[in-house]
Amino acid sequence: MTDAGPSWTKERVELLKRLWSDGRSASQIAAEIGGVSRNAVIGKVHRLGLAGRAPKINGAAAPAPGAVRRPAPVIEVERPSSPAPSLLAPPPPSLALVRADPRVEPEVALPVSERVTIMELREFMCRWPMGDPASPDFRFCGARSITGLPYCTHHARIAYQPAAERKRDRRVAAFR
DNA sequence: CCCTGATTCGC
DNA sequence: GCGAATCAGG
Repeated sequence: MTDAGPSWTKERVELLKRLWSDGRSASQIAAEIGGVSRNAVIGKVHRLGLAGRAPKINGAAAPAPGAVRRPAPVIEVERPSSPAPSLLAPPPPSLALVRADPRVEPEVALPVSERVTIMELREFMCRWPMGDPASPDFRFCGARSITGLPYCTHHARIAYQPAAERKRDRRVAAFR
C-alpha cells in the first residue's frame, strides 16, 4: 500500500480534538502530532468546527468577500479583583532580590516538581524565577498561578507584601 | 520579535 | 479537503 503520507486519519483527528479542547496551542499540537504545521492544525480545527471557543457575543464573524475583517469578538471574562489596596504595588521579583531574600532560598523545600523552562511556561503558570537566569538550570516555578496574578499562592505572598511586613524585611532589599 | 488564532485561496 | 500565505491581535 502506497501511503501517500500521514493525512488526517481518525486517530490524528481525535488527538487533535483532544489536544485542542485541552487548551494546547496550534503550534504545540502540530509539534506533538508531527508532520503538520500549525497552520495545518488551525485549518483542520476550523474545518472541524472546533475554532472559536467563545462565540458568545459574536455574530459578526461573517467577513464579506473582499471586505476588511472585523477586529475580533473579544470577550473579556476576568476581573478576580486585584490585591487589596492596603498592599504596596506589586513589585516584580527582582532576580537580585530573590537571591538575597533568605525566605526564598529554601528552593529544595518547595515543590520543585513543577519547575518549568521558559518554553514550557504558560499563562496560568507561576512566573517566579528560580535559579540563575544565566544557568541552563534556570526555571520558573510553574505551579498553578492565582487567577489574575502571575504567581502561585506561595510566591504571590512574597511578591505582594503588606507595607508593615515589607518594612520589617526592609533589610532584604538592602542590596540597593 | 515572539507568539496566538483567523481567514483566504490556489492546489 | 488541505495548508501556506497572509492577516490581525497580544
